[in-house]
Amino acid sequence: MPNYYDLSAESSVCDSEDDAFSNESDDDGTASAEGLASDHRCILHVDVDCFYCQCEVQDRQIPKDKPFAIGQKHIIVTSNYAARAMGVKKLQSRTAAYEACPQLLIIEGSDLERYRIHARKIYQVFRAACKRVHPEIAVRRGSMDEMMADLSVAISIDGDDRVDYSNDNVYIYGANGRESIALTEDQTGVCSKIVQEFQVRSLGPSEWSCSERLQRASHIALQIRREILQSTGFTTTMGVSVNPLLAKIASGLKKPATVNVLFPWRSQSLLASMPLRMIPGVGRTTVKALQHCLEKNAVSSQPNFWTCQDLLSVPKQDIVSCLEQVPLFKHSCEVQADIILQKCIGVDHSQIQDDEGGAPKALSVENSFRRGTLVRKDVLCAELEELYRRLSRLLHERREWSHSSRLAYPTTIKLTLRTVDEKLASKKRRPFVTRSKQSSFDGLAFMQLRDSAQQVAFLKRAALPLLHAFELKSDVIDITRASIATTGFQDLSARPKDSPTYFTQPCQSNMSTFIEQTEHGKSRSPRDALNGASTKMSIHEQASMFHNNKIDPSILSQLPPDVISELRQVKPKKRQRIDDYFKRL
DNA sequence: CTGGGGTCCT
DNA sequence: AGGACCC
Repeated sequence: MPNYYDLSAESSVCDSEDDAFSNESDDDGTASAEGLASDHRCILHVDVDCFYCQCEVQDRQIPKDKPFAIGQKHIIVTSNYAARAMGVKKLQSRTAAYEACPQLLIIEGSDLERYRIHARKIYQVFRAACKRVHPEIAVRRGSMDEMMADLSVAISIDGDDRVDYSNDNVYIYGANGRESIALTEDQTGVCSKIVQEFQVRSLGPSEWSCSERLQRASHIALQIRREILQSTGFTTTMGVSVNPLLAKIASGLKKPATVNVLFPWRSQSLLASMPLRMIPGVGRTTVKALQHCLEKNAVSSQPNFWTCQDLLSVPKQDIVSCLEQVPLFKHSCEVQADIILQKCIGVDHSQIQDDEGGAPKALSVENSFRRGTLVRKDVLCAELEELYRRLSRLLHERREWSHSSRLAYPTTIKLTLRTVDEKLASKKRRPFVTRSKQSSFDGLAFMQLRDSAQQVAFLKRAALPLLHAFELKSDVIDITRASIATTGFQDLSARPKDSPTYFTQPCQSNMSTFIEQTEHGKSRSPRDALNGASTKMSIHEQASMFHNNKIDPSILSQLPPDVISELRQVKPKKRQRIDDYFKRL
């Protein structure tokens, strides 16, 4: 008998579904419970538990229960749970960490190469597992330790409902009935724990079907979690809900090695007390900008601690005018205000776009220096040598991502330097200025070099002109960070499938202006404009496409593979000519 | 306000 | 080329 949470109590609830939920009100920005259940999706969010630490456990012999941390420069970036229990924090200075935990073992983790290899394996296992459940599940890599999938297409299919939860920790938030059962496993064996979840109201019909779908999704999540563990040895935490925002919040509810199912109607109270800053997409700058209208309207519990509820009590027009101060939101502050407010009530319409395998769009290596330590150009050049070596290895490792490894080469290289700005040093909190120079890069030639010394020399020949372009005054330069990035990978420039981001790059910029025009003309959201454009291309747009010598995607996708490859090979040459054109100006 | 990355949007 | 965001 399946042993998740007690559904028997809900049979009585179903009787009353005709009028039990009639208290819907959309008046003052509060979403109705039925409204929250109206997103018919099932989104899965995956977090690898303290990822760097699990990597180190696999790569070296570390005693069980030994508190350890990963160090970069003079800080530690993460630590295992034994160390956290002793009070070791993320992004803490090494000294502070030792104070909290004198026996702490710190492992140097500045070179991320091994972590990236583990991350790739995990993602590829995750992706394959999802596609095996249903080939049309959209899967996307977030970062090295985060992944998402849209399980919606797989929900209606029959699955084994008799899932054995006994080896997994499953937490269900907002279940109907007054309680849900959480099964946990510790050294003494399997035990079950009752998690109190108050559900005053009974469920309406769409809530009911929502809970059925999320349940099914949680079964799939469990399967996938086990597969990741079996194939890679990594434990993960999963969040299951109706949209990416809530799925991500869900995965953070109970950490490590769990599946967290968050029903949308439970999210309201959760979000209300949540710091605004914790909403994905709301960063430091945004909170700063909103601070004015928050102070004016909200009853602040603590200074500089704002919750989603606080923002919801602010008139929308105030929010809009605050967001005008953020340069990035300047021309879209109404839309942005809506997006943030919607997030505060748990609504998020963003889609998960399949990433076609997840090959990185950019590869970069960087090194940082303490203020005042890197003041000479020749020292900088010496430091760059190390970056060439690391970038070279990364570029070759990336081929393991690529579906067509012959095209797994970049076409652009960029050098970025962060310097201390003396003028800003006194007043601003971030006295740094970041500048970059880029140029085209013959990645194909680079990838064909066999000898690693030649590879380094090749990168150097590409990077030094960029360094020269900075025209650094030789005496007083104070570099605090240097990075080299490569982008424009050819295996990413054409998509095999139909999607809104299907167009090749020059065409994409056409899309941008198209979106802007529709936005100014009408109050359509960018997403609407994008969808409208992708479903049917106007005659005008098709003509423009032909004129610019681009290939209609729907035609391209029907060509034989070898022809497609040839067509793709042609592109770099065209780009090269464009580059030359701009160089002459 | 730290580190070594990444994404997307002007 | 640069900024804001994410981990």
